[in-house]
Amino acid sequence: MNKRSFKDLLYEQVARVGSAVASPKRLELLEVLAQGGKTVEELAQELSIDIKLASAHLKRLKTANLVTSSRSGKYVVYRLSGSDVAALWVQLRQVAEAHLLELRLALDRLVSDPGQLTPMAREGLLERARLGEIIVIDVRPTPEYEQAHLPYARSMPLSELTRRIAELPRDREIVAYCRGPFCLMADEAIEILKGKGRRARKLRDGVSEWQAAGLPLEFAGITQ
Amino acid sequence: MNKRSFKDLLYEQVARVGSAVASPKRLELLEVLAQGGKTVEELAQELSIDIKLASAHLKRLKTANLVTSSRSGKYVVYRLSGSDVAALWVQLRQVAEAHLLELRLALDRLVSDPGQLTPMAREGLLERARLGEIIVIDVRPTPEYEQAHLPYARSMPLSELTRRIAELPRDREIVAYCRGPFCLMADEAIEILKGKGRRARKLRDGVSEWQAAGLPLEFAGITQ
DNA sequence: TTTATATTCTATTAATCATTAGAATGAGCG
DNA sequence: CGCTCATTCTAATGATTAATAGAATATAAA
Repeated sequence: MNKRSFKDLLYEQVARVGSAVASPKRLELLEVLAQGGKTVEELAQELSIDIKLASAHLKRLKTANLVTSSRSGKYVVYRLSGSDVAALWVQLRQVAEAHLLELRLALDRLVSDPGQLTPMAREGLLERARLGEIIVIDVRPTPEYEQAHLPYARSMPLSELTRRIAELPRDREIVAYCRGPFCLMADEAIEILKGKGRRARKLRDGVSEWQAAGLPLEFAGITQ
Repeated sequence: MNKRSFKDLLYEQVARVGSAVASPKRLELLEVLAQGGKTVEELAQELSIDIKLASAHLKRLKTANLVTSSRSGKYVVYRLSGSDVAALWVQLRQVAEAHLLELRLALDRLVSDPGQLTPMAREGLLERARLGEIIVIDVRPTPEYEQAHLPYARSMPLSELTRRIAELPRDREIVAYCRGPFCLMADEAIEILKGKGRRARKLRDGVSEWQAAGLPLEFAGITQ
């Protein structure tokens, strides 16, 4: 075979993965799926799109072998086909953040709150959480917490926060995280907590970022 | 602003980077540029495409801020705008290799030669090269070697190999590398070397893969 | 000035894509 | 069986894309 057409073949294959991550909706699907398996219905609802459209996007992701699907009763559950896919999403987002001015500006609007924890704070976080100096809460829905969460984090879904706020000690600073920098759940949680007079900060990381940084996660109560 | 439209904005920005890497030609451009700065003419020649088409693709990469350009006399030199862009290319290729059957099959045709060095061999390579047990040659064009190369590697461009083959000791095994797994220069070099009765193997890595693995490189003679 | 390099403009062709919608189909549950 | 979830088919719209080509233009070197 010709050397040129062989090369074309190779790059074309990689471009299939590139095409798969060239759509905003599919990227959002990947991020949500990085939190654990979800049904088509849940995904469509999360993205505020039609089920048929979600199905079409998922099909493209499946064609690129970035996700897998399996049937569970009436539902079809989609999952990332590997942790490297989550790592790809994180890397892609980091490059975009580093090189796209518009994205930085949009994110700055989020980070304008100086109470946010920067990625620098990662190292000390574990130790302070272990010592109980801070309370780390995971504000994602319970199934996502059960799939994987940060060490020493307790589950406190955003939807239950207002009701269960008394469970959180008044004298400790609270650090909230969710799915990652693009997820707004932790921001909402901070707002609620501060509204009740608590000291609260956001951790920018989600489990994907945490894992991509080589830090340990907990699965179903077991640190790994 | 609406929470949904704000999210759409964020993912859209990342998708701009995704779109930039959704084309085979642009991916090849990124890989070549990962070896160092190149002029538009060189790039067009390398990819066997029209200068105008190369210019158009480079413009898209520039819009996504993945490359930068600067004028040098009559020429315009393009460069990657950061090492994270090279890392993105490596990650993208790794995901594609892991998840796309066709790509694995195509690559297997290359690796069918059992004399190839697997990525596993990375660790021992440096030590063996340091001790002089093996001779590591960089078969890329000289400017790329000068930009950055593996420690203990000597420059031996493919175009000069046949003429300069006598410089290589007969009693030592030779390990050749080029731009990475998709680059065929090292394969050609192995063929030439074996044709002359030398023991020769290919290292799958290029400088991007080496760097992405956290291993040291040499720049203009200085190990870093 | 001429020449070489690189980009831009214009235009065309052909292809792919996202989105929405209606209707039909399958798969499993009760 | 009826019901729900998910996919498929069809179709239409509008947008974007890659590739190619001719002509014009800007930049800088000789």
